[in-house]
Amino acid sequence: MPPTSIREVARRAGVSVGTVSNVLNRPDLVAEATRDRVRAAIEELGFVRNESARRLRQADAGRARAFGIVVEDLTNPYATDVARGAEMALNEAGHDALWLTSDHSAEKERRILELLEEQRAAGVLIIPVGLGATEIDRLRASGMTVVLLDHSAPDVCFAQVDHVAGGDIAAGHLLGLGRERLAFVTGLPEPLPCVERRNGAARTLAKAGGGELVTLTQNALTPTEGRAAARRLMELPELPNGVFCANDLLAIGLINELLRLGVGVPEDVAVIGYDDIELATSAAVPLTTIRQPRRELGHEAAELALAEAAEGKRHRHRQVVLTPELVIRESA
Amino acid sequence: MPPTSIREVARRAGVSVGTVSNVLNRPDLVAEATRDRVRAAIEELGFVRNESARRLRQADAGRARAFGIVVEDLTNPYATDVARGAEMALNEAGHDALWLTSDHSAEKERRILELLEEQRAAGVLIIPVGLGATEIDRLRASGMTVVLLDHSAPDVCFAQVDHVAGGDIAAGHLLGLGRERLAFVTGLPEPLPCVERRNGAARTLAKAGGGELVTLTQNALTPTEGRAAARRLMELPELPNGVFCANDLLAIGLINELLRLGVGVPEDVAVIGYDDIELATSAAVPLTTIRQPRRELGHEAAELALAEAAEGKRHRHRQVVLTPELVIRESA
DNA sequence: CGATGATCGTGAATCGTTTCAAGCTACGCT
DNA sequence: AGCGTAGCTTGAAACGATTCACGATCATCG
Repeated sequence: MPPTSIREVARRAGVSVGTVSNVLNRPDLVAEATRDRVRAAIEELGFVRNESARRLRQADAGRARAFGIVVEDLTNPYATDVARGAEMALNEAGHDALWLTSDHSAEKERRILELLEEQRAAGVLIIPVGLGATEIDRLRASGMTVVLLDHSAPDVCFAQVDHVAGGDIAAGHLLGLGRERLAFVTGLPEPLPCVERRNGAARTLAKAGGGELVTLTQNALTPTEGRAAARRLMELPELPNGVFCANDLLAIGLINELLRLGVGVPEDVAVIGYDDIELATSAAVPLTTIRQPRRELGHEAAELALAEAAEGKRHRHRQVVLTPELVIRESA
Repeated sequence: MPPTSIREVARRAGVSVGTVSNVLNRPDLVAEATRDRVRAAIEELGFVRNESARRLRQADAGRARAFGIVVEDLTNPYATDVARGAEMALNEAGHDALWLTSDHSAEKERRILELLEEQRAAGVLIIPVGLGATEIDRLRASGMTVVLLDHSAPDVCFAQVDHVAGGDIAAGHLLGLGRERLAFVTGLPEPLPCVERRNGAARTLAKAGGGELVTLTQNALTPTEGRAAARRLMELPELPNGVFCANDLLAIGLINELLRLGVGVPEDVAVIGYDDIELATSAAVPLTTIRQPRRELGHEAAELALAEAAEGKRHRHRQVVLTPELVIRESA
């Protein structure tokens, strides 16, 4: 049994299809009695408007109201917080949000964007994996709004946090604590922002006349890998007295393992994380970290997208760069 | 500039629209030279097939290949893991997954389902908030597959974990450790599964002739609220010696705060969580917990959905109930 | 009484794609 | 030459909703 069409509703209610459509879209144009009759028919038949047909007809105004939010990994609290912020802003403006995972795969990213494109979504907020200028142009050509999260590029709107500054602040704080043998812990696949954090930290360390920034690269940015990093740390010829982790999850795992191994945090090793996820407060040693304004980031990105969608071709691309902030707790 | 249509491609390539369509859908029917010419035209014009029109034409076969995954809160690692499992299974079968948040709101849930319905999605896997039999019927009537996650209902496919058994196991383990003054910590809005866990635990405690199961209800199921629960615990007339938390996040916060307050875990208070999230291993005191087969749950649900979608009206609803498992670490 | 407007409804055209019966070529066979 | 066939291509119908110019009806007013 195929879904009911507007025609059957019209027949049932004894009116024309145009009238049914009016009841659906401009009820004030229809006399009350007719309206009720049509509504009753809709109810009885369980009619649901076929969005495909609707959108087909109105090529431009009919653009879907949903935006896609594409992130690499929906299992990562940082990503979900950003997405959440974006979704809230979109909802407020009466739009819906679809979340999609690119899974760190350029191939899957391509496929997902194609899906959004085919569905004629209003736009996409994306933490890009393989997305280049060509693809962005193609998306635009088909009328979609594109906003980059956490990455920059020419001729696009984007919202990002200044990660170099973040790395800078983190290293500066450790140095201020008198820690000079610093290590940086990161994980693969290493997102660009993590590289930038490292660069910021390395720069600051060099400027202060410090030694080399030892880098430990783990297999992922997870607590389990943080523990592994702690063990690798112990095997170093000389134990660093300050560690900067590319994210909080790594830091939490690292701290817990250090404590198990009898190393004092922050006495022996000061540890600073990045992100300020909710868990940071509730860690064994409350985590000193660099707060990323995640929700705001998502929020700003959504505003950019809405503006771009509304302004049409008059639009001029804008960029928002938010500054991270040091949150001092106990681990450093 | 409106997106290019198949007609313009046809004109550019000097063929008929039917041929372009054939290149798109049954390339083997088209002579190689023509095919190349059409493909070149597609490339040059940046043509993207209008999915709305495509689906409009083929009312049944044209059902979208995407499934919706609707959860209450995408910020919760349990939910994202389940969704992840489902997505992987769907992807393997060549389908896409859209994640959507109902935000614990029946109203938003309704809206989201409407969106999926209008887009003629293939189906939906959902942790229901306000979804009742009526709505399920309506979704079905419009051809969608519905599978419930973590909830049961008559006449629907669902996949769930036996939470009563989980509560049972948790309480049994604590009792076996000689702990008899038990507390249960949960949070609002309290999902049904948490209620079931509590019931299982209460039943087991009663059966063992134990006292009352003290229940602390916090404002959320988060680590921060876990810490608050720890403080409330200390104010009780008599400190429980065994605590069962409705999820791991609560347990992690609770343990960290207890340690800060000088209470030994597990010596003074044994703590058991629920979920076995990744962080459980890396907690300050590695967490004893009830493992939920989250990925499997999602996976099974996806299989059910795919089966239902494939079998059509011959389909008979099936249920999958997975059993949780005790994971003993150090906190209890 | 006829003209004027206001209020409601109608029905055909339209959107972009797929499908399919029918047409066209070129080729091989008798 | 005449015919059949295989291989390609065509063009129009169809999907379901929206839109808009046009009719129909009826009350009001000079």
